[in-house]
Order: sequence, then structure tokens, then C-alpha cells
Amino acid sequence: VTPLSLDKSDVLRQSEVFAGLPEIVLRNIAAYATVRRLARAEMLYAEGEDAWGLFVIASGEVRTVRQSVEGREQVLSTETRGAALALVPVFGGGPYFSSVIADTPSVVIGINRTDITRLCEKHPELLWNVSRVLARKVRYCAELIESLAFRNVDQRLVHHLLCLAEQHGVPYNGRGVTFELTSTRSEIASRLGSVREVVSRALSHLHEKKLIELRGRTVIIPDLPALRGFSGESAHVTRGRDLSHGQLTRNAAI
Amino acid sequence: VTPLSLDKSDVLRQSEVFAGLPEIVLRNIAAYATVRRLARAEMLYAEGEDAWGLFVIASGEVRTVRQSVEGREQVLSTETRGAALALVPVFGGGPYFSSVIADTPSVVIGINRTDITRLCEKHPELLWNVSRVLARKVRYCAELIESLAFRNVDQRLVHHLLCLAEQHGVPYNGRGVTFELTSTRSEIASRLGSVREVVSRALSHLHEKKLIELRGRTVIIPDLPALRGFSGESAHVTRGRDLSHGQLTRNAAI
DNA sequence: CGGCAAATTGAAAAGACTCAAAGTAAGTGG
DNA sequence: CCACTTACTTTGAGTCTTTTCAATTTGCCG
Repeated sequence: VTPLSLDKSDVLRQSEVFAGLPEIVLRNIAAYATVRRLARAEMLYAEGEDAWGLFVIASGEVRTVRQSVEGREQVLSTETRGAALALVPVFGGGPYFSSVIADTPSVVIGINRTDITRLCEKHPELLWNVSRVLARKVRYCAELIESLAFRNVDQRLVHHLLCLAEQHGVPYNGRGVTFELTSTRSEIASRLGSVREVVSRALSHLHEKKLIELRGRTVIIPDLPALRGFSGESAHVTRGRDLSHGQLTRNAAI
Repeated sequence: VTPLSLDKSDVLRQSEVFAGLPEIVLRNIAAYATVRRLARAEMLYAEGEDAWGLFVIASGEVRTVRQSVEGREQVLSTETRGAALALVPVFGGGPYFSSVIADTPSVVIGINRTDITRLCEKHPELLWNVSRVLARKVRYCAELIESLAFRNVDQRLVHHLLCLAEQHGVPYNGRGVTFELTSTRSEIASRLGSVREVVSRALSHLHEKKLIELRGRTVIIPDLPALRGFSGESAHVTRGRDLSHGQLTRNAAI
């Protein structure tokens, strides 16, 4: 899976932040970029450490997480080939704001903080990419916040299953989908902001309601639209409805 | 409160994204920037609408929110003079990702999407600011996520009170602080991802535990360190501790 | 087969949400 | 100045969700 030889400039060319830079520049960056190989469950960096620079994933899959004092873990995102890590401390200042742990054996290439700064000064198109990527991260975070604030675990689980179906699913019987569930209940739980037992029960609920079928590691969603209906997804709220604190804004929204 | 005359370039000069641009450029932007006055509870834009451009707050206070289908509201942030709104859709694409509602009568100045693009091309230092601001938003969001995932309402309330104390508090009896609570229970609740009754009870709990004192709208925190102790704040977790799903990463973290 | 991590299930308790009722506070108009 | 309205707050009771702990059970791998 992990290639032994690695074309660094190739990785950069296909990455979300370095895409679009001239070939010579890519090669140049590649020349002083460092390579780090991570075993499964190895940590690239930890929340609170001083930020050395940023990383681009060459291969594998990593998760960015925050952990509570009691030892619970909340997954913020899962990143794969081409993704950039640690943009936040590099461009916003401060230490790393999350920890990064490899979900599979992974290879990342690292670029020093000062090198990045120099590069951006020389190539403003890089900053466009950075802004775009950061903006999307904000949007993604906002969705996670909404999810945690408004939806119960069952609904969050459905949302997660639907995401997996979209990424790895293959059609099944017309309106259905099927895919492999590679993660454990605990791993799912930390994505949903819950604990393994609750996820286990939630899967049972969905099974009882005939919304999913479980055969070992494979999940079958017999009726995709039906499952979507259950997730409580925000079909966009129309403007002007009174949705605020008590009577406060009655008649006041445009 | 809201000045009738408004020096737009003055606002821009002191804003988080336009700060540092040459005076002539600021004046130039100001020339084609539009002005919009908002009454309390008026909406600047709604989640899901097409993004027209970005806004800079000249005066007043607004909140950015997401709302659920059932009508609950989750506040993502509160922004004041100098803050930029709608960076996410402008730089990341897509529609507005949150709604913006005025908490007090406010004035915002708006800059068209295409104008922004042109400006950034001409003045890359603008993109540095944008990246910095977006990066900080991500960090802030991550903190909110952690809060929602790990802490109960009482702890989130304490966190919020501590933030208010930091912003508006005046010293009280040595280790204490006092400040005015301007928002209603409902407003606080939507910041915490809860409902008014629960906030009301949470305040009572804190009062019973002698951690706070309420006199009308003024809050007294007699012992700041004691309250801090209650909030379950993440004193940074040290690297290498086993905090993950069951036994999965035992011995594997660096 | 044994050993072990993962998953399930039950039962109890804590936390959060909802609804309903009653209390408080500030502002308005007589 | 008082009664009245209106918005906001508090409190109680019932219910649902989520967490926690403990006890099994499942499934995998050597």
C-alpha cells in the first residue's frame, strides 16, 4: 500500500494547497520537504505542541482529534492523500490546535513554517488555495457543530453512514447501497461525540426499523431515501420565519 | 450609539482583514463599499442564500447562527466592530453558511464579491489577513466542538461566564470579578446549545454551590479560580497518554 | 481449542428536554 | 401612582436520551 519510493513533487502537485504552482517551484519545495512515515495509531503531532510547520498527506489516512481530560476523544475530521495539516497554527498563529493520529500506515511530507512563509510571499496563488481550504474547514466545522447541537446520536449515526455510503458505497437493488464498515464502534463513537455502547444500540435501533442491514462488516442500506428522511438533515430553513429567542424578534426579521 | 456620519475608510483601516493596506487603497475601497444599517434583531443574510460579497462591521454587535428545522438556534460566534462576515462563502465558495442577526442596532459595510477578488489579486497582503482570520475561526470552532462534545451544560455555562468576565469584568474583593449580564436566558442557551430552562437551573446550581452571586442583572463571581476549577477546561493533555478507542493504540503512540 | 479484542445487552442513574404553571420586572397609558 | 401588558424567569413534574457499569457473547487469530 505504502510505496517505498515517493515522488514528493507529485504529491504536492495533487495536494489541495500546492496545486497550480509552476512545476519548477514544486520541485524546489520537494527538495527541502521532509518525509515522515507513520504506523497505524502513531501520532504525528499533539494538540498544544509548538507548530513546526505544515504537512501534506502523501498516502494513508489520518484523523484529527481533540481529547478531553477524562480521555474521551472527538474526531474533527479524517484526511487522506493531498490534504494539508496544521494550516491553522501556521497561518493563525499559536500551537497545534488538534492532534493528528494515523488510522492506517501513512506517509506525510513536512514543510517548515518559515519556508511556507517565504513561498507564500513569492507565490500569492498559494494564499488563495490556503484561504479556500481554510474556509471549507470552517464550513465543515459549522456542520459538525450543528450536528452536535441539534441532533441525537441516532441521527448523527445515520448522517455518518450516509457519508460513508457516498464515499465507498456501491448500488444495491435499485434504491439501496452497500459498503464495508472498517471502523470499530469506538471509532465511530468518537466521530459522533458519544461512546461505543450507544453506537451499538443506535445500530440496533436502525436495524429494528429496517433502515439498515448488518452482515459482519458489511452494511446494507436497502432504501437510501428512507434513511435520509431519518437523519433530520437541514433542508434549508426559509428566511423570515421567527426562529429566535421567545418573542424577541417577532416581526423584526426582514 | 450609532454615528450618523460614517468614515468608511476608517472602519476598513481598523478591520481585521483590511488593516495594513495603503491609505489610498482603503479610500478607494471605501468609495464603492455599500452601507447597511440594521435594527436590533434584523437579519443581514440567511444561511443558504447566494453570497453577494463580504461585510465589515462598522458598529454594533451581531451574532452568526445556525438554526435547526424545529426552530432551535445555535450561535456560532458574536462579532463586533472590525470583524469580517461571510469570508467562508467568498473564499471557499458556496452559499452563506450561517445567518447573521443584529444583537444591537448595527452598521455594516459591504463589499462585492468580485471587488474583493480583484483587490486580493492586486494586494496579496489582504490574503494573508484573510488566511489568518479564517485560521482563527477554525480554531474557535474546534473549541466549540470540544465544548459541545465533552462538557455538560453547567460546565459550558461556566465557560461562558468566564469569557464574559474576561471581556467585561471588573475586579471584586481580591480574587473575584463582577459584570453585567445583558443577554436573556434564551440567548445564553443558544450559545451553549441548550434551552432557557436548563440555563436557568444551571445558574441556580452554581448559586447553590456558592460559585456565583446574582443581583438582578449583575453577576458576581466571588472566587474566580474556584469557578475555573469547575469548568473542566482542558489543561493540555500530555502527549503519549493512551486516550484512544479501547486498547487500539496502546504502545503505538510515539 | 484458548486467548483476546470487540460488540452486545441489561439495569440503574444522570442529564437534558418539554410542558405547564406561577412568579418577577420593566414599561405604558390612564 | 397604579393597574395592565408584555417579556422574561423560575420551578415542578414527567419523559426521553445518554452515560456508566457490569456481565456476557461474538468473532477472530494463532
